[in-house]
Amino acid sequence: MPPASTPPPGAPAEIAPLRAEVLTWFAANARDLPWRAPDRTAWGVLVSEVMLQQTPVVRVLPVWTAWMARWPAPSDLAAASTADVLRAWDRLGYPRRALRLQECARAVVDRHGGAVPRAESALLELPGVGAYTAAAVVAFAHGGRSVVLDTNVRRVLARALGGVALPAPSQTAAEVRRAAAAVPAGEREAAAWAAASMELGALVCTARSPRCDACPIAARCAWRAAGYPPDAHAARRRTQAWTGTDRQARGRIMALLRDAARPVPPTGIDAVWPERDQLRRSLAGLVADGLVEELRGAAGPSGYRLPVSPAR
DNA sequence: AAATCGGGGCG
DNA sequence: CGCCCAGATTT
Repeated sequence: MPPASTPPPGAPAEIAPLRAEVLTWFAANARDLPWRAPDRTAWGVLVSEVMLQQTPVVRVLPVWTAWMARWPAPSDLAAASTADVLRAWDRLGYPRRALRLQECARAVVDRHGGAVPRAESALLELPGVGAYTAAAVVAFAHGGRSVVLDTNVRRVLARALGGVALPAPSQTAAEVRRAAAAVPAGEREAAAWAAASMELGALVCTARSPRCDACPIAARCAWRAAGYPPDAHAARRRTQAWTGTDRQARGRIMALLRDAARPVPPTGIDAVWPERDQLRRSLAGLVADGLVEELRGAAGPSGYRLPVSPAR
């Protein structure tokens, strides 16, 4: 096992100048995001990463700001009412992330004394933290070396190194190896590369209409050199259905309960969705997920509300 | 490996 | 109206 300062084996020789161009570009073009500010905390970075899982930056910004003002430390979120947490999550989507974030706060308090761990292995043990988020926290919260491979970096590497329009629908082992080989040896440089390569994907090397005229590595881009061949996986990508799905029904119910000041009776739930069987299935799913609390009366459910107390 | 899980904004 | 967004978890 080589020390962390040893360059990864198999790094192509052309990666170094490419990285240098991206890092220079980043120094002049990085967005001024609050979770990157000098006064950021490791917990604030972790919170931002969870919120940013499948949710665009512009929608996370106001929620993150209010969230961190209200619950600045893991211990604050751990002690909060889950109903308050779900309301503050608002419409970021995938509200189970909010539950896991609160569970994560408790785990940080219980296992790590309230300090976000530095070890990637410890981060991976936290609820709601997967490979990407663990690597991101290592790099962005602690300035450490990790392989940060999100949708942006995947696309940048697929184009610049792979010569294809878009990466495969799901991440491949070869992709991870290529990304690992591109990470600089030093901790500081690796963290900077993670931020810079992500930012390039977010601002220039975008999925829709890449701004190749503004790209610092256009001259080194394999996709450009190949004449911008179209996406080979295009036919196999299918958009996730939304209208009429359980997910939409769940969203309706959550929106109703977020706005309700008191428990909503079953008839109130019925009013938000036309098909009763689907509604009941969706509601049962929310209860099973811990996102909704069912109040029992003498003759069945009497009402529904967001969980008041932490479900410990 | 595939399915599930929100919601909104933009071309 | 399709597509995409700093993915994780479960099956």
